[in-house]
Amino acid sequence: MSREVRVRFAPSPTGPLHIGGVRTALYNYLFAKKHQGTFILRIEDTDQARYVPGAEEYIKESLDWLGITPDESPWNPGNFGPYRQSERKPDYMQYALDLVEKGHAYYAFDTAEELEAMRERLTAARVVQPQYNSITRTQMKNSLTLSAEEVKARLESGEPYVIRVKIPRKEEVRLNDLIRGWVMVHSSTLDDKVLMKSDGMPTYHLANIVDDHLMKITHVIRGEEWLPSAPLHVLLYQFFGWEDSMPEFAHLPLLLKPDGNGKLSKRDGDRLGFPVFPIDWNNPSSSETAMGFREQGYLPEALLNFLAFLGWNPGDERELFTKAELVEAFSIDRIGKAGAKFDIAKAKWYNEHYLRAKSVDELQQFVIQDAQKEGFEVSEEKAAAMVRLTKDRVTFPAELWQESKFLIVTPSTFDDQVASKRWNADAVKVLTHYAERLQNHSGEFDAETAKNLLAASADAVEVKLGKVMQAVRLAVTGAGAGPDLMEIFAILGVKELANRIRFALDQLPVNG
RNA sequence: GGUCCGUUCGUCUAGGGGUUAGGACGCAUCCCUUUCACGGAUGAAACACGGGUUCGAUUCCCGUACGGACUACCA
Repeated sequence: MSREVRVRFAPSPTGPLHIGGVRTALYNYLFAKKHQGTFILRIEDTDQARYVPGAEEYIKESLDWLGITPDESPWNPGNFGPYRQSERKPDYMQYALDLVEKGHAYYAFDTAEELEAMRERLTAARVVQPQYNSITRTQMKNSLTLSAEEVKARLESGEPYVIRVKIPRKEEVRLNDLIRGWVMVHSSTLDDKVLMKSDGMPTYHLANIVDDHLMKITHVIRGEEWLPSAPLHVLLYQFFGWEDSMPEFAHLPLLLKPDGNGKLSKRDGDRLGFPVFPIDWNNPSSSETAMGFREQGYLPEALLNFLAFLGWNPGDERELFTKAELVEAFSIDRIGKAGAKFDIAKAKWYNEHYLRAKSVDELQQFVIQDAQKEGFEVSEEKAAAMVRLTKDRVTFPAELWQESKFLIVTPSTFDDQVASKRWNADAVKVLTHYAERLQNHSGEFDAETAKNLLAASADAVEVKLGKVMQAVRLAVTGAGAGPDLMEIFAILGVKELANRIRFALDQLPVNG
């Protein structure tokens, strides 16, 4: 029985999408595309209290940025809508009622206080698992303990109620996870989870199963945090009589803190100085901004490649994959079982790789825009030259401008350390001579010419060029290290170069 | 606490009953280079522990330790 592959990514809009969620979306996407299937985005907004405005748009923008575009979503509906669970609200009750009719679920009228009292009582009695289950439900207020008349009366009076699943007392629940193999759980360790809340909304468990069934989902690829409730979901499929079309499950290993142990959190990012969200998130209630990979200068193709390899590998030694290549190579059975620590150094390496792979044309825009932000107009030609000079030395696009802005902004200060070490009488002699030569120079001035002239100056004053190179660099750029000096000279041009040298000669005291 | 999941270099991982346990990031050294990077080369660096099974276990089994997730009218 091979059905058309349909997978879904089902986040709840309670805040910014965590990078782990992005990876889950990615794996779903890759799996769908690999099998010419459909990738669906479904918004699980059944918890009204936790709904955060803007979170949905954030999810959309994040996925768009990375090119993990859903084939069906609230913004691009297919034939299985709506794609927001809040909009599917009217449908869930009938399914819950169906379960009640079949004897797999029941009404419960217990108040929050009564539930709390029950848990306290059980804890005091040292019951290992204080939960609403096959044993404790006999002492609670529900349609299993109350008479039919009373249940009817309570329902008709409008008393709040929930619908709970009736977990069988003794049953072995088996589930064949695509990543972990057979997982077996005894039903006695499960509790009678709420299916319908008193506000008329379904819980995750009900909505998830109903929607996956209705949307003809074939594979549920989600985070490992769902593994403990997967047996409940299997049971639900059985209760509904949907075993035949039950999707396959694949529970992904978690993303862990880079140091120490535990799940990767926003705090880790703040503490260690790297993002854990795909794009910037402006918290509407605190007006704080959580940094995103995009704004920090990570390229989407780099983040994608990095994320794909956190828990998956193709089985050979290739590590550089475009999105299309990932689709081609992806398979669930090559996903690892153990959690992966988040190592930002590797992400940076990927970024460098993809940055270098970009053409000068693509990159020069970054320079032009960054310069503009600081009030400088840089021509395309100049920006291209600046990119050529720096692209092999930086990690992020923003560094392109930072590392080459000295070409636009004449240095007014000079690195003290380098000055005290390298600035000497020989340097002054060479530079003085060179400045004069430059003034008289006419015609082409390229790197080659610049170098020949400089070498001639050194010769003329009988100084070894190598001895004064760093001082020359200091005079022109203000720093002791940087890109190829002669290329810099060529870009600067004779006039600006001569000016800078004279300025340095004027500013720096001669010692030695 | 209980249930479930996991454990190969610092990190991401390959591998699998007999291997010099492979690659990548990072790190170190060297080469290239009139600097710093890039690039190239080399190197240090791992099978959590204890029992089995076996001629042989890092690999299979069982325990232990450690780690993680879950344990809501949250997802």
